[in-house]
Amino acid sequence: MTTDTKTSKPLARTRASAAAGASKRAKPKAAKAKEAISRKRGHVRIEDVAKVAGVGAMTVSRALNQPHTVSAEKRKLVADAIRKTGYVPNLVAGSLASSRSKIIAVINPAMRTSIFSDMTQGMWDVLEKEDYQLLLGSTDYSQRREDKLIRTFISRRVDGLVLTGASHSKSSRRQLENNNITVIETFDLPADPIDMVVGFSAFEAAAEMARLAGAWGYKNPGIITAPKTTDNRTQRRIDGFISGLKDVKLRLKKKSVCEAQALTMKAGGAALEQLLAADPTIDIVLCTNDILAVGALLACQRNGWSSPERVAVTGFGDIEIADQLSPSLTTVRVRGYEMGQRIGELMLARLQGDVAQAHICDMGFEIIRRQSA
Amino acid sequence: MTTDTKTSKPLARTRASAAAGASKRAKPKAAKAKEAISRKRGHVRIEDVAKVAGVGAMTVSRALNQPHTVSAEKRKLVADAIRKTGYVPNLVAGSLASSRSKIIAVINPAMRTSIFSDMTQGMWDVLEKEDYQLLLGSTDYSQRREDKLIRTFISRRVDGLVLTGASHSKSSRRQLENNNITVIETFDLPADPIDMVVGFSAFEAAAEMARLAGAWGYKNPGIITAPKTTDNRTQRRIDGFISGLKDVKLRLKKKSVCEAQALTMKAGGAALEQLLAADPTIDIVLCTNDILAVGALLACQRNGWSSPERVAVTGFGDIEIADQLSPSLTTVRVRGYEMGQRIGELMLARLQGDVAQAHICDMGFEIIRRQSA
DNA sequence: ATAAGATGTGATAGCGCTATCAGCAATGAA
DNA sequence: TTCATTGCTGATAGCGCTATCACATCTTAT
Repeated sequence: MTTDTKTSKPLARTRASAAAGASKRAKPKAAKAKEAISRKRGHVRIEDVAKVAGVGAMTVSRALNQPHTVSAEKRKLVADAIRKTGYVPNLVAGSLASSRSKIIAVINPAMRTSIFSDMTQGMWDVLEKEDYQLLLGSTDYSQRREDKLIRTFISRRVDGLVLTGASHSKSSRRQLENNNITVIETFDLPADPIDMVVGFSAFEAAAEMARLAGAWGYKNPGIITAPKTTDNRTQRRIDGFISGLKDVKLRLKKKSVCEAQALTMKAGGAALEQLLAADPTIDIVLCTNDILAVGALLACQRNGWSSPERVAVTGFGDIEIADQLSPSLTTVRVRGYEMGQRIGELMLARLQGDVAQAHICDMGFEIIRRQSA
Repeated sequence: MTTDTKTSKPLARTRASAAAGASKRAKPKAAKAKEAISRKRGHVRIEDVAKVAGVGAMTVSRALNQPHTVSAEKRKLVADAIRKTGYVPNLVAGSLASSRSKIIAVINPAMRTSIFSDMTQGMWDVLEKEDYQLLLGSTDYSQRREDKLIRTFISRRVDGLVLTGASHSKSSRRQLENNNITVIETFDLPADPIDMVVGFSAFEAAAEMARLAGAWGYKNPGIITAPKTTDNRTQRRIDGFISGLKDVKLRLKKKSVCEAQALTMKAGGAALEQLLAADPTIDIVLCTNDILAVGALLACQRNGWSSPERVAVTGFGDIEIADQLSPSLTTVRVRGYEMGQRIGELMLARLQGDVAQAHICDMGFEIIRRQSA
């Protein structure tokens, strides 16, 4: 695998080219030779199956991919031959010939965030039924990596691509458009979508939560934000909070906004402590994320602060633990699994030729009021 | 896409076969025609780049895949031509020709379990650097689905396959062995591995936890188990608990073992309540899983039971929240992310020809004693 | 100086499959 | 009964790339 090109040690698989040169015109002999070769290479090919079944290669191909176009009789012959030979189709060759890969690529900022894995599972559950597979990529919130992944996935000729978030580079957009790849953007409602969208308005959700904070009688809000990454997902939630607070005439002090050091419970707890140290009169803390909010609540427990009495906390996402904690977490529910399902359905519809699909799907959100606020 | 085979409406991409028939022998004309065709089909091919660069197709291929074998001069010509033409390599064709896909398939029981996404992320972070991608599959703990996925992934000619757990069907094993696919089993230490293994002994970990329960002075243990799925991952932990308890002469009553309804916090809490209702003298509950344990602890909180005083709880996995709860959770740490990394490294080493790799890698475990026991 | 090797390059021949089309039989309409 | 239609089948010709080999240039060792 290194630089030596003329090693005498044969590679694991070498092409049967020595023989091929000689048998250029010798069809009758070549037939037998070929069979031996195919066995040597370790893969039964569609033609081998065809020969055993006594039909043409195309009939085997059809029997596998469009059974209804093949007579029941031949179908059975093929099925038997496949069993006999242990044939395993080569989907790479099939993809090349048909320009359809039956692969959908998913690019997420991170794999370990529950909402993203919920979404991925939702997609999987829908797409798996039609024998599509998922090719995964994670950007760690880096635009550069997203661009690179998009290029790679185009190279792999994926049939569809699911992108998280609304901001993508110009060059990526152009390449996607040039390459006939179905794209679904998710987790947001971009103003200028590439193609289809399945998401919700993070701004609206955050604004609504903030307005409710006012309606519930809180007077002195604080905000805990996730680390500001290159994308602006978090920013949109912050903007929503600020806008909502304004709507209900709540003043947000500058020092009452704290950016957590990391997207972890620990960091959320630390942020809360910092916030309250700076201004003990804060009575509600809006978090851009459930992880941070849970961390904040757990920090309250450890510090003996009751919630919502001492300080109320709200989250964003409604992760599993939100309703198990005491106090349970008031938060915004965005249904990741269902979003994934919807993505899968739209993707399938489009790939199966249904162009008349709705392009924008707003999955909405839901404010879940529990004990913490 | 349905049954009609002779629609006059052309498909999105039709082959230039009408032209091809005529130009069978007309090479000089064909050259120009081909260029027009390639543009029509919407994909620049390697040959187009070669023409623009004034080199052979192989040189372009080499410049991309083994740059050091091409002179700096030609390398530059190629780079310019690629820029000029906007060439995007077709990895499907490349895979077919080279029988290497640079795709690793991962089959997990579920995508939403944090330990599995940790592992996947770990693999990704290592493999991404060498331009490998991950193809994902989830079995929902079904052997049948695993078999089907393995077959599909072999069809896709993945270079490597990562399987969770130790029990796989005979036919799958055979197919994997016949198809020259590198396999890594993970999350366990199978007695009879297919190929490489990266895991830990769930039995030993559970046994050790149980022995410690005895050492810490608990007298009347209970167990909460995950729903028993078709595989025996959970069973191995239960067996470990039982064996460990025996080692320290603790008697486990039959009715003190409770199988949770689901792998959720809620179900874990319910199981704890059930267990204590049946036998209020239980003083420690060993859970096969952190999710259940956290659920149990949160149920304690809600019921006003102090832990470990009223009842101690231990988990398995050390998920993020374990050290944030009050009381923090005593549990077994198994480092999923690091396991993923190790898997990635072994996979790369093997695929790059290093056969002398260690085949079995025991990642071990660690008992983390915190407040809950 | 010369043989033997190393290096760089391009032509050729597939990789294993499917799109397309032409042929043939069976069916239906006129 | 005849011509058009439909249904099924197989031969052919790629899909776009890379493995291999042959050849021409350079090096290096003798």
